[in-house]
Amino acid sequence: MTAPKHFRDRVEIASVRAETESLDNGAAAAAKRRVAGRVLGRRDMGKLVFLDLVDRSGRIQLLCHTAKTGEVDVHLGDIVGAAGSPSKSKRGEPSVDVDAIEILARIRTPLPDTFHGVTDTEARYRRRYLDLLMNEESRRDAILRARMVTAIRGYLDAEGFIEVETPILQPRYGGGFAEPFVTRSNLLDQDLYLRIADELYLKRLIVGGLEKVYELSKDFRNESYSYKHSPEFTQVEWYEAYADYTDTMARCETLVDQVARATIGGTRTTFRGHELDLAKPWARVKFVDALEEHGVWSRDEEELRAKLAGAGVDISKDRTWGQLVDHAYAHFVEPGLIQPTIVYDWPIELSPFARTTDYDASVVERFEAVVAGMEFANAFSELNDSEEQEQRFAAQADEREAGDAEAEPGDPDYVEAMAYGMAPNSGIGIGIDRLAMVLLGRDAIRDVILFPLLREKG
RNA sequence: GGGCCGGUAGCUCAGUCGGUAGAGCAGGGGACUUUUAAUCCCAAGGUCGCAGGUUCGAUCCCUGCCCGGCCCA
Repeated sequence: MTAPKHFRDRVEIASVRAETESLDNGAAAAAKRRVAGRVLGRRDMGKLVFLDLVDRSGRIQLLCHTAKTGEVDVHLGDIVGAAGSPSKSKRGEPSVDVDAIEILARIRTPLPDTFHGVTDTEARYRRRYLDLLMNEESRRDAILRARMVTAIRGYLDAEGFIEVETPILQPRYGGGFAEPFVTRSNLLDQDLYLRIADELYLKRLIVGGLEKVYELSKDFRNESYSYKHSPEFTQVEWYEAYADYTDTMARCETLVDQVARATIGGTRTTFRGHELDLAKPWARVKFVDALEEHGVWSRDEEELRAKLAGAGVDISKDRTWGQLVDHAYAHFVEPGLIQPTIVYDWPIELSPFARTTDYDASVVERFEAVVAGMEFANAFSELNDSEEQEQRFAAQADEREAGDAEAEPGDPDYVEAMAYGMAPNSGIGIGIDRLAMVLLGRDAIRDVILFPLLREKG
């Protein structure tokens, strides 16, 4: 006998469960319902067999009287379909009083311990399917992440943004400070890079007149894992013509506020031991003021070096003023920003794509959004003057020369595009994985990535 | 990259002052008409991460390596 190829007209278990609510203990409704899912519990009384059936929506008990159903040849982990009436057991457990049950897919490898599930971290990452099928919390997280992404799309679509797709394989990489993955095209006989950001292509679309664009993208950075870093991660980036970074601040707050409500029903969450409230508006602090507060701000490289060394920071690997100030920010400021905070107006050295402020040519209109000491968004008033962009790339080349391997490599083709005229615009990148971590209260980025990259098991 | 912790049955874990290992659940066989981590009986299940070393003897002690976690850089 071959296994069935379909089981039609099924309803979700949660809806059948709801139907049982008004029933008395031991009673069954007249209605007939079809449910399907995986058997994760079996209590065999001989002529009466209790099964626990689980689908994406929930769990319900199946009452199988063998007089009606025949022998219940069902093992833990089998995928079955059952037809019967919503009912309550004598003890009041929501159930389906089964008329007929059929095996839709047989389990061949025994299920893990149905009480403890799979708890070994490595096993959960390597065999996520087991984690998902055993652990309701893992299923919930996967579903909520999807709901979060849907809410992000919904917001941007409703605001008139166009979702676009730009290259993952790029002849040049750029738009962030990171080491790329390098690959090779046989056709072109040249090296290609997996994108580290979408920025430069999306802004070409601003030149092209698409005005408001966004992309939900997998980006790749050839670096090690941490609780907030994954070599393969997801961002949403958007760019909006005729807007500056203050407009983008407001959008970022609004989007996160709305997305949180759509995903977890509110703006409060617990993440890494912190009680957080993502409701807008968020705190704002100027980059320079924040560093000054900790006594680690100076425009002079040697003075800054001395201040950091005096504060006990290991600055032996910092070759440039830019690296020093970045280190100072990461060490003294970022970890202390717990509630959502917008850190704005950054040094020009750290921001080759942002326009300068009106009050200081060495400071640019850039902000990062931080929560629980973790950056989750980065935005600018985008530089739209091709000649200035060329100079910024040159300055980055100097940084690179001075020993900063992650400095922007430059992109003449992008400069050429900008020379055709780019509307003033502002853009942002928001870390989807990090936002998911915060909303779901998961402490590690690997807990919100279904199949995190791991070393091959030896 | 550094420090600490871990890897024993399919899963969750125990254990061996160094003498070739146990439990619960799952899987196999059987009993049971209201259970819900059901219960009861029977049988079975292992390269103790890998490789060396010490030893009469190593899963246990030592060294190296592999894989993972946490913290730090």
